[in-house]
Order: sequence, then structure tokens, then C-alpha cells
Amino acid sequence: MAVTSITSRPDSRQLDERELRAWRGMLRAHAALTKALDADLDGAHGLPLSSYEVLMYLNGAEGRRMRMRDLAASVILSRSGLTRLADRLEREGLIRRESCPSDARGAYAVLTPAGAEKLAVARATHLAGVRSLFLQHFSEDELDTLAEAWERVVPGAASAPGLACG
Amino acid sequence: MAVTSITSRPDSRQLDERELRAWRGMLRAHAALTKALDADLDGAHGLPLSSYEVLMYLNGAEGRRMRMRDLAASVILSRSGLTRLADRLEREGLIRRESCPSDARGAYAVLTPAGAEKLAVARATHLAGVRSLFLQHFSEDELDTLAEAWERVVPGAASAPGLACG
DNA sequence: AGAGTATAGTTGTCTGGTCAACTATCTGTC
DNA sequence: GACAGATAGTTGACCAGACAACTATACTCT
Repeated sequence: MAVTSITSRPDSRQLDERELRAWRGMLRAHAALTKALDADLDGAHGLPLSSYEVLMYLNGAEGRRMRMRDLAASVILSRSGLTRLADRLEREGLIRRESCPSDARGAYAVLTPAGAEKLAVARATHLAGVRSLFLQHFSEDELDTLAEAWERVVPGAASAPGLACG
Repeated sequence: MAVTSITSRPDSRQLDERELRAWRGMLRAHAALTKALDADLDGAHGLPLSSYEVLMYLNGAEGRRMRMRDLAASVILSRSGLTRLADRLEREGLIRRESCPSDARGAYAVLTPAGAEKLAVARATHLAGVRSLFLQHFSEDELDTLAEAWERVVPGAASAPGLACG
């Protein structure tokens, strides 16, 4: 009588409407959100979302500095991608690089005072955007449910390091 | 797309843990999912996710053809981006362009038999991926809940055209 | 009918990202 | 303590998209 359960859903057929709504909905929502947030941030402060995230992670880190590899993982970028992003931010004076005393291969990205200042100004914009476009649509319980859902899909997704830094 | 009301309430309070888990969780889950799905598809069939989506939409459309602008909106690409993607697909023989009799400015992208064949083969891979990486983690009720959430965030996100085409 | 505006698609140019290769350094094993 | 991988970061080459400009066509209004 076969109300389809998780385990008995056929695997070879097309996605049904329910599945499509959940799946494509996420793709579309993500695209719309990131595009809008990036436009806000870049428009208001000339700071693309990816740059903002670097500053944000650095600001939340011990000594306002992070190893490049960790930073790359945090902002979801390849190491080379982060190298180039860091180049740009360094050129703008928002971060600087420092060599790592305990590992001569390594480098820290360090938030400069100018970078911290920029972040402080941009944060209001970004947080307002995240709230008005995303968070406000959900109750606290629903946010927990969502977080739990992400955790199921990608273990560690919700419980990432660098929390509580905006 | 830009948030125009951001100045009305400059709530720059940090996000709390609950909010961060829900928000960053989505960013991370999305990144991980699309990366994994693209790798699957491209690895198995030399067909990137974006190409797959074009074929999929065409296959589900009336006469296996769509106007370029509609296709661009469906796959979430700029018009120029779609022009270039269509160029590649046409070069591979998976689609062809046809002029539009009712509007001389317009062009159809039409799925070729080779494209339909390619899609048929790749679909199993993609659907299996979407199921194993995403859908299987949720009950039917939860999928409905998710779809409803997307709809709240971006009206129309879940109820997009081109449904029921895999 | 003609003028003015809007739209479809393509193109030039640029940016931001990936991957693979490279150098320098670290670590574990014999 | 030297050698054989691993690992950190950078660089070169390349690619996919975005945006703006352009051409051609369609629509609207008088």
C-alpha cells in the first residue's frame, strides 16, 4: 500500500514533482540569493561577496589571521583561487601576508586595520541582506531544521569552523 | 535584485549560531552538491552539469525546442552565456539552432537525436547522483517542506517551468 | 506610415575561477 | 641523517560567464 518511503523510491525514473521542487528550488534559491547579496555588497562598498567572506573569516580567527589553506577551505575556493583573491585584497590593503614561523612553507593572511574597518562598514549591508532575503522567512525552529538538513546532506556543512563571526 | 530597504534597519548584530548554521549550511551544501554532481556527469560522460541542464530542458519542452531567452532563464544563465554554451553544444552536435518563423529576431535551440541519446545515457548518472546525494536524506514530507521553504525565499523558485523532465 | 522604443541574439572584452606544474619545505622510515 | 613521499603556496594556461555594445527585428502610438 506502499506509500513510498525513503528506501523504496525507485531509482531509475524521472524525478517526481515533489523531488523537483525541493531540488530545483534549492538551485534557484541559491542562485538568486548569492546574486542579490553580491550585488548589494559590491554595489554599496565595491566589495564582492567572496572578498567579504575572506575578511569575515579572518576577523573571527585567532589573531585575525589564518593559514591560506584553511582560509581557502573556509571560503570554498581552490588554493590557487585563494592566492589570487588574496593578491587582490592585499593590493587593496585589506589584508597582508605574513610568513609562518612554525612552517616555512606556510603563509598567514592577516586582516589589516583597513580591512577590519572595511568589514565593519560592509557588515551591516551584508547582514541586513542575509536577514531580509533569507533568515526572516524562517522561525527559529525552522532554522534549526534547515541546519539539521544541511548537516545530513553534507556532514560538517552547518557546523563549520569560524562560526559566530557574522 | 538589490536590497533597497537595507538602510531602514541597519541591524548589524552578528548572526547567532542558529542563523549561521542555516545560512552557511546552505552555501556549503550547495557548493558540495553541485561540485560532486558536475564531477560525476563530466567524468562519466564528458558532459558538464550546465550542458546537461540545457539538454534536459529541451527534452522536456514542446517539440524538443525552446527559444534561447527562455532557455537562458531556465538554466539560470545570461543570454550571452547561453549563446556560448549553445555554441559548444552545437559543435558537439547535441543541439542545433533553428530560426523562429514568427519572430525573425528569435532562434530556437533544438535537441538533436544525438543530444537526446546523450541525455538518455547521462540521465541515469545524474538522477542517481541527485538521489544519493540529496533526495535520499529526506522523507516526502520533508521534501515538501523544503520546497515550501524555497518558495518563501524566492517566489517561483520551486514552481519553475520545465518540471517533470528529470 | 513613420518614429521611437523595446527585445532577441551575438560579439568583444574582462574577471574570476579551475587544474596542472613547479618550488620549497616538512615528515616519516630505514 | 638521508631519502621518499606528502603538503603549502604560487604561477601559467585556460575556460566559463558577466556586462556592455551592436545589429536586426518587433511593437506602439500618433
